[in-house]
This record gives sequence, structure tokens and C-alpha cells, in this order.
Amino acid sequence: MERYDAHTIEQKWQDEWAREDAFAVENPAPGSERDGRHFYMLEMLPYPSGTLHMGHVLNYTLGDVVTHFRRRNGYTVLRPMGFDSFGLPAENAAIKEGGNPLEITERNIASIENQMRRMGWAIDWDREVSAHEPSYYRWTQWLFLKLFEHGLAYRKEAPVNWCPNDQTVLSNEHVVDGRCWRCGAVVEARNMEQWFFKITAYSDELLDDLSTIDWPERTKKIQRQHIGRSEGAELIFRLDELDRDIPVFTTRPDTVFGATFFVVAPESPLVDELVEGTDRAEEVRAYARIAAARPTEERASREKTGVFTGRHAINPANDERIPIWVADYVLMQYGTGAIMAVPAHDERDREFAETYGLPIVPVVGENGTLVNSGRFDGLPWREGIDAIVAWLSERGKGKPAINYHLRDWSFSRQRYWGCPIPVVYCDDDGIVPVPESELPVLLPEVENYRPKGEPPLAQATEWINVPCPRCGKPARREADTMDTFVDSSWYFLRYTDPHDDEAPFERRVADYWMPIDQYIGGIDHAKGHLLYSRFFVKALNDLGLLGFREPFQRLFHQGWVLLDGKRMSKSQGGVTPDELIERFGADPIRIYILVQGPADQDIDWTPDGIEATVRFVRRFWRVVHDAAARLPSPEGVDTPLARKAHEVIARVTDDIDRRFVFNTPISAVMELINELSKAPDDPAARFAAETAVSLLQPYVPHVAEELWGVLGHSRLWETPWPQADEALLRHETIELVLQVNGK
RNA sequence: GCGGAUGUGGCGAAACAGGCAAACGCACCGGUCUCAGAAACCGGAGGUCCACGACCGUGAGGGUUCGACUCCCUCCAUCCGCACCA
Repeated sequence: MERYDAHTIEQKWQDEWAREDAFAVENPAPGSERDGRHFYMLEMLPYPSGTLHMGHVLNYTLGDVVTHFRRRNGYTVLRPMGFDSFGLPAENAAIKEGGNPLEITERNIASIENQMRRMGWAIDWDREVSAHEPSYYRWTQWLFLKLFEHGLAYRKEAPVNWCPNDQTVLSNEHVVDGRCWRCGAVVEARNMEQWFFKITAYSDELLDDLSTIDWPERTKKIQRQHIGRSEGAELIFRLDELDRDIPVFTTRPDTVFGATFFVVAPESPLVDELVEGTDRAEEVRAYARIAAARPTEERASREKTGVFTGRHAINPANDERIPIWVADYVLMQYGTGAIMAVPAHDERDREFAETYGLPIVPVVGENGTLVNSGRFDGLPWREGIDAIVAWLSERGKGKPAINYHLRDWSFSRQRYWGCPIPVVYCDDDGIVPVPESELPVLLPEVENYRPKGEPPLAQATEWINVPCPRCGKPARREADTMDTFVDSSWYFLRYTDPHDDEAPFERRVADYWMPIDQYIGGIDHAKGHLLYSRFFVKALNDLGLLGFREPFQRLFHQGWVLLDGKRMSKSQGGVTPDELIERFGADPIRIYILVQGPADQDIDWTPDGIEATVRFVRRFWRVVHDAAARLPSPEGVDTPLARKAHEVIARVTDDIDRRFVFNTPISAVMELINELSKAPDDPAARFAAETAVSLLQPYVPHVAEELWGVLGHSRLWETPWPQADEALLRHETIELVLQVNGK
């Protein structure tokens, strides 16, 4: 028996799989129907920082086990890989260390690819794509143009987060406690023209279709909460002095009789209109300017402030004149940017009313019925909602309405390393799309990646100055680039048809593979990537480019790998996958990362654990070699060891297939190995060894393949999955448990 | 404040549809082998006690049941998400 040498074995089989292109799959011939024997397995694609980390190892090993399991159960499995290769980190590295983002990115990709091969993951490398390659982002631009054409991408002025130190706009995710995540400077609010995708056009559908997909309930909850649909009414408040109506949204129209004042958001255009030409104009405008500039985080944490405008509105329910205030606790982005304040029944309104001495009139009594509400007194407040809306509606002063928290997706970034937005600004023609035939708009080389009050691309004078595609007069290209989440909102479609140079993908092919049967990735993408991708698929479906409306049929979130209680989202000293492969080999790492506990739960990285796994693999190696020296087991032999083997087949299969758990199968095979080592003379010894090797192959494909050869077989990676014999699953004796008084 | 998840030996965990709690593994203890150590192998182990056995044990308390880690109710603790959304 040779010594178990992970590196030799792993290299040997990785070379073999690469030579055979063992995990590549063909696209269907025209006319093929999706037949239920096809499986699209996908894990979220990595961002190419310098190296993989243990979280990646868990993510992709999980997907790998599923891939092998499905393949050996007769499925054709599409399991591609690519890189989310645009984005800030490469650009920042270039600013900091010199070099350019392209070189840094491509160096990192090469390094990660190498690590992925060394992990032995069964990937179809023929379909590899990277977001920064012109052959990919050409189609990102093409899809943008389609969305623009249909009004789903648009440009408007909106408040953004501005870092005065880095001289750039930050996404909401990059503002931490009101500060820039990189330099720590306090972020300012600024109004800027930005590009948006009209994701809000799909609010209801994004909400409703959650019931059609097999996702963890907590993820659906996060999306539901993020979309934040609330039903209520729009009520009209009359402003006699200006001969004008102001609508407000409320979820509690039953409390309208208690609306004792009215509040407008500081950034509302209404503010100017209200105070124009009055003696309060200066004071109110000064307040509004300061309050509006304050970041939302700060606004929420400090005491509410406000100022009286001198104007009054008419409460539509009781015709009372109520004062109009401007206050920082009212948000412009939600509803109409103005509210009716009901201090008796809303905490925020109460706080404000108490601070400024405004009247508080209760309109819902202790028993939940309406009071001080005229003809509606005595009605339970829930019934009051419909009754009052109907009554106001008859008088033209209100109607039922629905509001959402979800806002349109701002996707323009004032940074360099991203997909150029293919439009040109012309003085005469306005925003002009770049003609399809001129795609891709290539990202040009620039001198300096650091933005200085304008995006780096604005410095690329030769690139930015072009004739208008429509009239030919001098015009300028868009200098903003796209958020990287745009790239990752459709990559799974490109995988289905990665070499297509006529279209982003052929609809027939995309429809064949999609939707993804099993998607695996972190829950941190619950309301970002996972929502954006759903929006993209729905929009592209509406454009006739796809035949389905949800991208990810089943979703699973792996847990985090923790070191000293902290997430290993970065490579950490001593425990990078590279170093671990070098010390222990890929197979022990693969098994370790899954045996620790349920895959959707966080696991602690411990050095002891990996040592134990190495010991187990050596033991596995030895016990199987011993069994290989035995005579082949007779077909259908019925011994305790044979029955154990069949029981373990049934358990492992059920665990992976139905339960989607990956730790207990390893325990089950360990039990089988233990029993085999205790009963080496059992006639089923060889069968038990074959079963153990076969069942463990998805976890440790290299050593399993080698041992399969030792047992006299070949090509385990395409050998059908073992079947449990029902006859041998029955226990020969029935245990009769008698209990008396529960004992 | 709103929403969600989790709580089982010294540790990671298992027990899937209510049926012998702690499988499998770590750490630990003992033994074999060895000059010695490592490795490997064999064995032990929830707690308490009058120890052949008995009792207690799944965050706490109650309930349903012949029987509860599992189902129901009330708490407690920890973690996560959202949060001036009218």
C-alpha cells in the first residue's frame, strides 16, 4: 500500500479532468426541450481580489458536492464560473500602489483560477466570463440600451452621498454611520443628476412572485421588508391662500380628524412656494437648506426640528385650518414629501407637537373606536379606514393609495473601473444612445484613476469628445460608469451562451437552462444582487428577450467561516486556501469545511479540525486498501456490514437530495468505515469499501477516484450513484420497545 | 421600536413525521507499540449518588401526550436584518 500523498493524487486527477474537459456541457440542439434531466447549478461569482478566502471554499465546495451528486444521478449539470471583475477595489489598489486596474484584475483572476483548479472543483471552464472583458460588457451596454429604449433606464436629479475628501459619490452601502467607508470623512448630501433603473415599476411583481420561488423564508422577508408595500390613502389638503391642493399619503386615514398640523419635508419644492414673498421666507429657507443637507442617518438620530411657515391647510375631514410646518423628520423620498400630523396617534408627530406646543386631539378611544370624528364616532377604527376614505372620496378629497419603500436603483458611478454607459450628450439632441453597431464603447486608458470632482473618464479628452450620433455636431460621452451590480444582474444568462457575438444570449438557449435550479451564495446579497437580478429578468422578459420571469428557483445561503469570532471575508494569515492546500491537500479541506456543521450555519475555523480531517482521509485510505485485498463481495450478499452499507447509501442520498444537508453524510460514511475496520472478514467488506468511496466522491473527488482505481474500477466521476437495496434496509430483528409510565 | 433566527456534554454537533438524548468528530483519560516522543492502533467517558444499579438531564417555567430536544403557551439570553417609510 502506498502512502497517502494528497499532492500527487490531486495533481494527477486534476490533469486528467482538464485533459478530458470532464465537466463541460454542450448546449442543446435547436428543438430540444428542457426535459427535467438538466440542472443549472450556480454559486455567486467571486470578485477577483488577490486570493480566495475560506468563505469561497465553503460556497464552491457546496456547489461542487451538488454538481457531482446530480451528475452521477443522471443529470446534465451546467456549472460555470466567472468573475465580477469591475469595481472599486482594483481601482483603489491602482491609485495606492500604482499599476492599472486592468493588469491588477487580470493578475488576480489568473491567481484565483489557479486556486480553483487546485481545489478540484468541477467547473465548465469553457463558459468562463469576466465582467471587464469587452466581449462581456458590450452586452451589458446593449442591455442598458434596451432598457433605456423602453423607459426602464432614465436620468434625473437626485440626492446622493458625496464624500468631500475623496471627491466622489458613494453608494448607500459605502456610507457607514454617516461617514465614508474608506477615509472616514462625514458624507454630505448633494443633488446630482444620476442614472436610475426603474425597478419600482416591478414592486408588486417582485413582491408577489416571491411565493413562486423556493427561497429561505428569511430572505423573502428581507426583500418584502425592503420593497415595503403599505396600503392606505391619499388625502387632499386644501391651501386656500395659494389656491392649491396638497396630497398626502397615510396608512391611517381613520385618524384624519386628529390631524392638527401639517408638515412638509425640507427638500420639498413646496417650501419655496409656501413662503415666497412672505416675511418668513428667509428664516424658513435657511432652515430648510441646513436640514436638507444633513445626512439621513444624522437626521434620524437627533431631536426633531422644524419651523412654522405662516401658512395653513384645510383638514378635509373637519375643515379646520391647521398650521403648515417644515420639519426634518419628514422625508422627501417617501409618499408626497408632506404629511398630515396626528400627534395623538403617531409617536413622531407627538414628539414634535410636544416640542413646539401644537394641539393634540385623540380620535381613537380606549376601546378602539373613533371619537372626535363627527359622524364616524363609535366606529371601530379598522372599519373607519374604509368608511372615511369612501366618504372623502365622494367629496373628491381622497382615494385609496399604495406606497412602497423601494426606490429606483441608482446605478451611475463617478468612478473609472466599470462599464461605460453608452450614451452621448448633445446640445441639440439631448441624451443620444450610442448606436448598437458601435458597441462596445471601450473603456479608455486614463492617466489618473483618482476622481477630482468629476469622474476620471472626463479627463480622457480624446475619448469623451465625439460627434453626436444623430446630428454630427460636437458632443460628449457619458463619463460615469455603471455600478458593478449591473454586470452581475445578468451574468447567469451569459453563461448559457457565453461565446455568442450576435446577442447577449440566445433566447432559446437561455430558456433551456434557466431558471437556475440551485443558486448558492451569501445572504448579504438579499436585497442587492438578488433583487436586482430578479428585476433584470422580469424586465428582459417584458422586452421579449426571455421566456421566464424568475432567475433563481431554489436558493441556499451558506454560513460564514469565522476566525476568532470574525468573518473570514478576507484572506487571513496562516489560513488562506493556498497555504492550506500546500499543507494538507484539497480533499481534507473540502471535507473539513462541510463536516463542521450545517452549511447554512456559521462555522469556526479551528486548526484541530483540519488535522482531524487529514487523519480521517488517511484512515479511509488504509481501510479501503485493506478491503481491496479481499475477494470481491458476492452480489446481494446479506451480512451486517452489507446492511450497514445500504443503510448509509439511503441516508447519504436522502441527506443530499431531499434535505440538502452536507455534514451528516460524512458522519454516516465514517460510521461505515468504522464498521468495516472492525469486520475486515465480513464477505461484504469490499462492497462496503466501494460504497464508502462512491458516496464520498462528491466531497473528496481526488482520493476517491484513486481508491476507486485501487478497488479495480475507473471513472468514478461518471459512475452512476449507488442505489440502496430496499430488501437489505429492513432490520432482521424488530426491536419492541415497551414503556411503562413513559419508562 | 418592527421583523427574523438560534439556545442540546468541556467544544463542533446528531436525533428528518413525537418513540432508548448525545450518532460522528474535537479536546481529554487509559492502554498497545516505542530508548523516548510523534504517528498509528485498541479502549473509556453527560451529571449525581448508597455505583451490581438508581435518580437527574436538551436556556427557564407551565401545558398536551402512554411518551416531548421535537407540538402549544409564557418568559429569558444571544445573534442578525430593518428602522423618522407617516
